[in-house]
Amino acid sequence: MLPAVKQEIVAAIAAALARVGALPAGAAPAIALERPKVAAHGDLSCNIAMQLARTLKKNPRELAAAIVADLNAQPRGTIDAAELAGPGFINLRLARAAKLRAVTEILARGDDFGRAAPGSAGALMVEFVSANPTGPLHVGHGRQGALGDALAALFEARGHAVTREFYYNDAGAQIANLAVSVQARCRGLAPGDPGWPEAAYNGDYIADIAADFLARKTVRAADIEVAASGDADDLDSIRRFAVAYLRHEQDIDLRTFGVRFDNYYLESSLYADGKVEEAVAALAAAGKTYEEGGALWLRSTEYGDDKDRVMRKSDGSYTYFVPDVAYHIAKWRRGFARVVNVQGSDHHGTIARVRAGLQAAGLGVPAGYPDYLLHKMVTVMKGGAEVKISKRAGSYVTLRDLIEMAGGGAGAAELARGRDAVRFFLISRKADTEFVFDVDLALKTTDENPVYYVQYAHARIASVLRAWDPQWAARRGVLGAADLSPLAHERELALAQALAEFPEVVAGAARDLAPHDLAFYVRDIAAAFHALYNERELRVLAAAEEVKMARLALYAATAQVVRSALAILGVSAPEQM
RNA sequence: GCGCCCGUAGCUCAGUGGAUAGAGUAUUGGCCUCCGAAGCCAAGGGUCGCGCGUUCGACUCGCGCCGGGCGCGCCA
Repeated sequence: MLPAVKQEIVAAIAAALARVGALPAGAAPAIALERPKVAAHGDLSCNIAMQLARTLKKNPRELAAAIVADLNAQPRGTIDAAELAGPGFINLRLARAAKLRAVTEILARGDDFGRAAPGSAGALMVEFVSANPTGPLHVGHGRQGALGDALAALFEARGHAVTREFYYNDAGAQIANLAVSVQARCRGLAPGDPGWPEAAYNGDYIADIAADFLARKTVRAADIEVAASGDADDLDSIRRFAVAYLRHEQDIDLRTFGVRFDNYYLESSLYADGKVEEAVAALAAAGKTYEEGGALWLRSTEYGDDKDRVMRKSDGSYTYFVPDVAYHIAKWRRGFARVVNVQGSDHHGTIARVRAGLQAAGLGVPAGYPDYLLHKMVTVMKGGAEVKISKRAGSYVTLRDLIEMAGGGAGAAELARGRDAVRFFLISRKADTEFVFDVDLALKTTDENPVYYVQYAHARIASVLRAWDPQWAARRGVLGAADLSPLAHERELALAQALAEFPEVVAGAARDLAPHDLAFYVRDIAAAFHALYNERELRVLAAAEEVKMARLALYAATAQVVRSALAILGVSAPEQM
């Protein structure tokens, strides 16, 4: 229900508690309201009597009976009736006007409905995808892109100024590996040949990079431009070219997927700017390091880690987690009091390490910093068998493949359709459950993707509104002023009540780092709409004028909520399909 | 072996400690002279992995098992 309606009801119950002498001294009770699963149990249910019975040492049913009697003795307002049920539930029926209030508010606030004022909450960063530039983005990155972008949009809806950031590990051993792989291809070698590097990446795309490098092409990524020297002996040039090439490829796929980043942060810059050395110095100055076996260690066990960690290897280079700590110190210093990192659950072991490093540095970073949203990997099934995701073997389904397959082609319209289907599908699962993505099924039955069910509801509404007035968008004010009292059918009231929950759903999904809640919610809205639409007696255009206007208002409000929810999920809301 | 996560309908998955555990899909049967049938209505389908606890009340919380995933590098 609308926050305003909820406040009124909670206040009414609190007043009733006071009148029947059920308020315990001191602590104010938290009055929780929930929606019963069974319609016969009313619109709302409150278990406060059972909660209080314990501390008051009273019979919960008797207490509830007193509260019910008191509520029913009050003048009719938001609450139409109260009744006692079960072991002490207080079931409430809402006045029709209270159920319909959301429709008016939605039409008045438009895109702002359910959203907090921009800037009303603090600056926040969501870091996600952060794929190594050693190959194309795969399905797992797609899950992360869909999750991270939706999460960022949820925070924006809650009033945060959100920075979407992509961290590039462009300085480690895997990059050296990439360079060696491309170099081998430049020399005409292929996987399996004598002299082919042991740990090389075997995918065909490596050969493509080599060909462009030898052809002295120039590649451009988000903020860099690299010209190939064409010299197969120049490993440094190969490395820079290959990284830029793959960043470029990833950029294209991300754009196709509708995911944009505000900032790309390069691991190499942490070395160049001296931030890695700074972090090491801070840890050493705090007395949290020691030398052993020619290596420098961090006493991370003092901060909950399983074992102490090597920071600087005996060969003088740093382990990956040192720049990681330096990076998070930089995030904190950049003013992000809250950071959420979206990562695959295979990296969960690093969480304790990074947090320990931040604590040990003694810079005043809070203990739980940063937050993590971990997700399980996607198992891709193709032809009845699992496709193992392996960059080295080069055998995996890329994000781009998936978008093209789901959309039925590589044209702009097909890509847009594929993007909607894949994003909605990937967001429709709780992050920490694994799920099986059957490529053949996605290819064969694209129309069964729930996204079309939701989009279809939006297109249907638009169709009716167009039939009413081709210029309907300009007449939203008329609909917003409509008298809603003709809306009395059970399905109409159910839909209106579901629409009223949008602000709470957004707030809950942001709080719980659970974008899938919003996907399920908007599906439910579409279901409530389709059910109503199919009731012959609820047809709109043929109804009497007052009835027609009230129903059009409900339709327009439904379209608004569907559009707002899909926008957060990064999915389009077409007016025609 | 230790740590984290998961186990719910044939399959894919929802389920802030509440009442009779839900949806999609698949199967079966209905609904277009009427605003978009990419839709609606209905039926069948369950030992919520197993056991013991906490609670007025457990799919939900705790402990122990069983099964699966991931992590336990001077790799990232």
